[in-house]
Amino acid sequence: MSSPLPSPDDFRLEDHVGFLLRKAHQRHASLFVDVSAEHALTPTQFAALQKVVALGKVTQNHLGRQVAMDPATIQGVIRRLTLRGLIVRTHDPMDRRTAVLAPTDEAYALIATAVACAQRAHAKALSPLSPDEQTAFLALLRKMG
Amino acid sequence: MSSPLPSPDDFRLEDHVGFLLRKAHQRHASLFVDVSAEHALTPTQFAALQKVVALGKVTQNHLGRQVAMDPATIQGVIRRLTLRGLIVRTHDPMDRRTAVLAPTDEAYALIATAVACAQRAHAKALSPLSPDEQTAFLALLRKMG
DNA sequence: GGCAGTTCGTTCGCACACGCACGATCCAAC
DNA sequence: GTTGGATCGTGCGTGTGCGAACGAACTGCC
Repeated sequence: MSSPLPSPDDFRLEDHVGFLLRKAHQRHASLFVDVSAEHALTPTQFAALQKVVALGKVTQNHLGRQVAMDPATIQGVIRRLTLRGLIVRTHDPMDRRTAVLAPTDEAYALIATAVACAQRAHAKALSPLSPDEQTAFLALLRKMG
Repeated sequence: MSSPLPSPDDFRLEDHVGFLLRKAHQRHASLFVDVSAEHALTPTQFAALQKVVALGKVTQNHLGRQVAMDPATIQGVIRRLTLRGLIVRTHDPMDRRTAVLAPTDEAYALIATAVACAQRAHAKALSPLSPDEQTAFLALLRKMG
């Protein structure tokens, strides 16, 4: 009888990774949006835009893989960034399937501010943890895959 | 000049909590759905249903607070669970604003299986970490708010 | 050259997630 | 009693996320 026979009765939702990850993710997203009023980018849009600026010229699906968004998702994100004039879409004559993305001047103008906001959100989200705990937490989170 | 002046150029998206939390959360959700083919509940639906079963009778908004979903979100989740016959909605004659939720017999029949699935997803999601790391990670995650 | 398999981006449908505004109801204080 | 503030659930709009199916284009192999 050493096995703890998992009765549904003593199941505690609050101890499950899924639940805790959902809450932590929601909390960060909320902090990010609060802090980012000046540029009005969502965390997702920021991730995509930052990567486009860093890479200079990317294919849409390739960008999606870099920022962990599937093709259906990245499509909408890019559409919204394009509508805001932060990204231009061109085509590679060598491969007529692909959409080649590049940042606009507006994107370059915005990105420094946006990075600063992202770092504030990052710090706020981690603020319940001590510096050592923050380091440990980030390491474990990276290890999670 | 000891401050590390955060240039956008050496910004690393992969080191940011928001990005890592989004990825970890996505990964868990994906594992959960894989493992839960038999009952076809999403992680969110499972969380809500489990709480309703545990509490027996709850108000819709109160349930939302227990499982970290805002009123607009819980509304859709409850609607889908009601359509599947897992939850019944009644009204409290004492407070005509509230919707009182209760689990059906089908919910009781389903919940044991669902809890087992959730525990498998939990274990799989944490499997990249050693047992000690898992404990530490959960503790830090709880501390995050 | 031609065919098979792959990759690229799109669309549709569904499920979360939240801000906002709204009508209905309740409660406290007067 | 009425009135002001809080709470309850709903509706709408927008954004993220993914499975599935699709046409178009590319690649390899024969």
